[in-house]
Amino acid sequence: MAQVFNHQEVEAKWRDIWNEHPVNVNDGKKPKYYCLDMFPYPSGSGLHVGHWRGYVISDVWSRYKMMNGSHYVIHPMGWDAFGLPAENYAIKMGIHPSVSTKENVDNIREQIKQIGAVYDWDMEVNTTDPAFYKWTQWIFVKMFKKGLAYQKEMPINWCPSCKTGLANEEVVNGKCERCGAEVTKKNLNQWMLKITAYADRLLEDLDKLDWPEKVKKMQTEWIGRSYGAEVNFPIDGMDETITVYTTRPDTLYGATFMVLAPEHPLALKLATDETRAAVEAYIAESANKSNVDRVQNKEKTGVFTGSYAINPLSGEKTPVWLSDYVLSDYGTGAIMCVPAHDDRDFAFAKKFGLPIVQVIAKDGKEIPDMQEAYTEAEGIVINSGEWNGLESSSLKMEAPSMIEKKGFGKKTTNYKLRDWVFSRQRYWGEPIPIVHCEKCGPVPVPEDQLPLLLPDVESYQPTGTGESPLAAMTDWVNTTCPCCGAPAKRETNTMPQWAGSSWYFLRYVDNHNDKELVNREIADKYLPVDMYIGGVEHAVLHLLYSRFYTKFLYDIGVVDFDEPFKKLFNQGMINGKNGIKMSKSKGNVVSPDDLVRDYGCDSLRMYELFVGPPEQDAEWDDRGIDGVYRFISRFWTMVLDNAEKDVAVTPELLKLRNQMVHDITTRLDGFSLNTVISGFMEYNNKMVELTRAGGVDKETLKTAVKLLAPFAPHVSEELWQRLGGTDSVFHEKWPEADKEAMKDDEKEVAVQINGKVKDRLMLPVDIDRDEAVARAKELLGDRLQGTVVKEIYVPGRIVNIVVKG
RNA sequence: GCAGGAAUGGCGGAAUGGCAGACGCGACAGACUCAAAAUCUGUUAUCCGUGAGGGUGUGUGGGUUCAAGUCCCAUUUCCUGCACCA
Repeated sequence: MAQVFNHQEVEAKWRDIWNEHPVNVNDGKKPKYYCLDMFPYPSGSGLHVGHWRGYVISDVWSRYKMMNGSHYVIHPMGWDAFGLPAENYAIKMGIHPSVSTKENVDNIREQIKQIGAVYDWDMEVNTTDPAFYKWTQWIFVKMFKKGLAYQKEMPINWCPSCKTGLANEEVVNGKCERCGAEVTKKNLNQWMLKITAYADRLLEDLDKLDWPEKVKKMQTEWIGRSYGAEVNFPIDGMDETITVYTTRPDTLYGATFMVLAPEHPLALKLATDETRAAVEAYIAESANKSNVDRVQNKEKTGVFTGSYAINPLSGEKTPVWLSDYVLSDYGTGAIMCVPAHDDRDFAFAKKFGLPIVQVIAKDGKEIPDMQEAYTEAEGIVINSGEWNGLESSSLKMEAPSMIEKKGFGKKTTNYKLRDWVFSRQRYWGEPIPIVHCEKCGPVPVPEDQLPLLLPDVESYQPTGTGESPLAAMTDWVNTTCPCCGAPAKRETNTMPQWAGSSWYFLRYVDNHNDKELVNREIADKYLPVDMYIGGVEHAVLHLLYSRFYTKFLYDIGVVDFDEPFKKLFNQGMINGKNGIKMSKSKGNVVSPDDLVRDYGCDSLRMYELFVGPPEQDAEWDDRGIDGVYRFISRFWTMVLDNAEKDVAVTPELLKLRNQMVHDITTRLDGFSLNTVISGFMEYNNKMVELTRAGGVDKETLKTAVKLLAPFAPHVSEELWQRLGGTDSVFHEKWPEADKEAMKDDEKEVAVQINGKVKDRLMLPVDIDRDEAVARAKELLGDRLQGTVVKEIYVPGRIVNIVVKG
């Protein structure tokens, strides 16, 4: 009599054995496979079932890779532990963020261990560890020395609730990505990283990545490269020129007015005595508008400067206006307006009664009374002097060089991507390793003096003034210049949370090295990441920053590759009832702890996958876990019942075994993990049936256990052992399907008349077409009426007789 | 506004153009039990019919095809991303 399945016993036993004898060992000969999770932020609320899902997916994949191809799998875990939540919690509770962070890390590490994953805890990293952030600072110093880190005083995105500056990427719909507060502008002297210097490479190298198209597209749009021309418009009666950027130089003759951003340096200068008051008022009004007002209120506003610019091609005088629909930090902050062929210019022209001149014919014609802009670059050029008659789409391509030749402009490329605002006015982050000296300017802390430790402060309370809490630490701030020795002050801003996460994946493989970020030989051997698994919410933030860092480290010779993550998989989110995101405040967080206790880790692992396609969001429902628990129990009983019987293999069993291997492997390779689980259930149902009929042979049982191992590792190890295995099941080779043995001799074929199923028929798979049709007709008999016009036979599937009358 | 994606039983979901609803949850019935739980067996898209059987069905309307959840056109709703980038 087989033993009753007891998940607690089995799982406890194998946890101990694996601790003693890890299954994923590096013998130095096996090929490596680096399977990485996006490392978690150790928050105080711990893990919920949604976090589990990603970790289960990556563990299943890691274990599969161990068996299939016998890889040594690099599967590490670490902590992205600097940042605001820890700091805010510390302020609230009056404890140091390093204390609460350590507690949270210890707590979540235990929770992660419940997953039963093959994480190599010797590789663990923590971004707040000085031995780690030494290298985060070192990268900054290297960037500074290459001119990629620079200071700039400019109006930046400011979150009034987090009391810190934000990068463009951290502003979502005009709101703070983290807390949702409306972002305002603040003039601050900031450290910037010149990510724009890498714009072309970041864009073009997307081609070599095996990433979801969606993410590549988001990055492409975020970088936002466009081709066009800069054109110079002299100001009538003034020794000034307005340079505009346009992607549509083919419409240059249609430019009937100009618009400058209110922040444009010439804005006030162009005002005349009559317009000065209105211009000043408009500039002041725009300065006070929040991002959200500017973006969401699309009703055009503007003011005429009183000056005119001269169209360099037509010689026409065009009025110059100010309007906040022109962005000061894109292109030149000034545009030529072609209302006939641009929606926004059209709206502006209509509102302020400015002329509209059509320069591209639509369907070969001029539109008599334009009601909306014609924005396609398709058509013959009209009203454009010597350009008349040209095809506008080809003129669009040629115009930039024509303009360049004529000497009033040049060909240009523009990007939506902006440099990265890198300083934060908060405490819990890496100090920026710079010393400000009156004589030498900003001087990096010498590399051999890194890490520059984050000092303890009395208050981490954000000041809100644009100064970091570190500024109050005069002992720490006052230092000497590493260059000339004169008294100097330390930079008091810290780095954003993204700094450590931009390169942590390089450190796992050599995490104790205090001489180098990563040893080059080790890096060459184990990097880059082969598979990266995490949520899609980092599509542009973390994933763009990491690519930038990696390219920089490649350029300075630290690593030999310029893309960090070869393949990316975004798992869907798990939500609470009615698709509501799980959160502590909503009270709908489902903790894995109780489920692990009641059903076992293996059941929860399988259920996490069974809830739906891994890339799709899913609504959590506890009840479904019963289904996988029942499956595991039944599988357990089935295997042990048969194990005692010593059943001889039959062609039928051989077929089942090979079909199972083929089905499971195909689905697993296609990352269709939910149907892998249903596949196991189906094959188990068949084997349970066969157990009653005569039994299942040992080799088939062993094969099933091997296939199940990545999904339910504890149960599989136990069953493997009971089937006579002496070593871990994970040291077995992944089974291969014998294509011949899995073939059916006969298949059930549907017999249709005019596409409607009338009956079914067992037919040999190699039957002749005519014979199959004849057998079908014979079966149909009287039911077949009228004239047969067509006979279709799809082997193994269908016979369709098409009749008429 | 623009760009992507999605829409299938009571629920989660499955279907290389070839028998829609695999697998699971739930529900119902039965077995076991003093009883319940657990377990096991069976039924479970829907309408008509006692039955055999027949009709209808993958958001909506059209089309291609012997055959459409799947391809094409139009349309609605929902989700995601971007949002004055000239």
